[in-house]
Amino acid sequence: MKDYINILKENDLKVTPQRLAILKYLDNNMTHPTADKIYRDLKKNNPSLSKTTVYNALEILKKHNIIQVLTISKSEQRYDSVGGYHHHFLCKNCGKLLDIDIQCPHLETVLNGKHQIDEVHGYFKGICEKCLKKN
Amino acid sequence: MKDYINILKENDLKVTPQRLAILKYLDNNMTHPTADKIYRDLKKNNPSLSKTTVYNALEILKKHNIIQVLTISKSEQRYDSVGGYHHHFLCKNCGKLLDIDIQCPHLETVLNGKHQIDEVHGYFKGICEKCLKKN
DNA sequence: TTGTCTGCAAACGTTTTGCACGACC
DNA sequence: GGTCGTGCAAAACGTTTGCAGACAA
Repeated sequence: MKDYINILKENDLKVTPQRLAILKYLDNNMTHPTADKIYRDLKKNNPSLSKTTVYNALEILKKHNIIQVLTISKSEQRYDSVGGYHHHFLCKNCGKLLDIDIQCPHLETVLNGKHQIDEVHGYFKGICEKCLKKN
Repeated sequence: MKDYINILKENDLKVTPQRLAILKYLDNNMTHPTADKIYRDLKKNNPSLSKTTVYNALEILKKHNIIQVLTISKSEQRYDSVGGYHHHFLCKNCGKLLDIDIQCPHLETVLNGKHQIDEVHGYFKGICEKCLKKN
C-alpha cells in the first residue's frame, strides 16, 4: 500500500482524511470515476463528506500532477491516478473506460519542436472486445 | 464552395436553412466553436434561430459523421467539420485550439486487433508557439 | 494561533427535454 | 395528413462560488 500521507506532504499539501480517502480511492479504482461517483462511494463511510470537498481535493491533486483529468466522455470529467503514461478507450456500447498501455512517442517528439507539450491524451472510441463477442 | 445540400441529401437528411447554415459555418471556421458560439454568430443573420435547433442539428450531423465533437476543453463541447484525420492542440495560455496535421497509424493498428475503433482523438495541451515567444 | 480546508446552499453555464406550431413530401 | 424540424420555455446536469465554522500545522 502506497504512502498517501507522504504523497501529500511531498507536494506541500495539508493532510486531511478527505484527501487521503480520495487519493486511496482513485488509486484502487480502475474505472476512472466521475467526481460524483467518488462522492457517492466515499460518503458511505464518511457521511459528512461534501461534494465541494471532493471537487476541491480533485482540483488541487490535479494541479500537483498527482492525478489527471480525462475528458473522453462528453459533459463530464473523469479522474485517473497518474500511473505511467497511457491512453484510454471508451466503449460506446457498455460505457466502460479502459486503459490502453501502448504509446506513440512519435507524435510528441514532432510536436515539441513547435509548441510546448505538457499533456498528451489519446482517446479511442468504439466497441470493446467483450461487446463485440456478444453480438 | 462545397455542395452542402448534397451532403445532407446523401445522408438522407432533410435540407433546412438552419442545417445548411451550421454546416457552412463549421466548414469555414477553423476555431472549433462551441454550440453557443455557433448559435450567437448565426443568430445575427437569422434572428429566429433557436439554441435547440443548433443542438439538434449538431447532434444529427454528428451521428452521420459529417462533423465530429471535440472534448478537449473541459465542461464544453467543441465542433469540427471532419476534414481528414487530424489531431488537436489546446494552448493553456491563450485558449486557442489548433489542428495538428500529423498522425500515428501505429496505435490504431495495434488496437484494432482487440477492440473495434471508430474514433481516434489525439489531444495535446501546453503552450503554443506564439505564447512561448511572448515570454 | 493562523491560515487553510470543509461543508452547506445557492448560483452558474452547458446541454437536454416537453411541447405546440409550422414546413415539407 | 403524417412525419419531421423548429423554436420557446423550463428542467436537468455537472461544476463553481460565497461564506461560516472547523481543523491541521
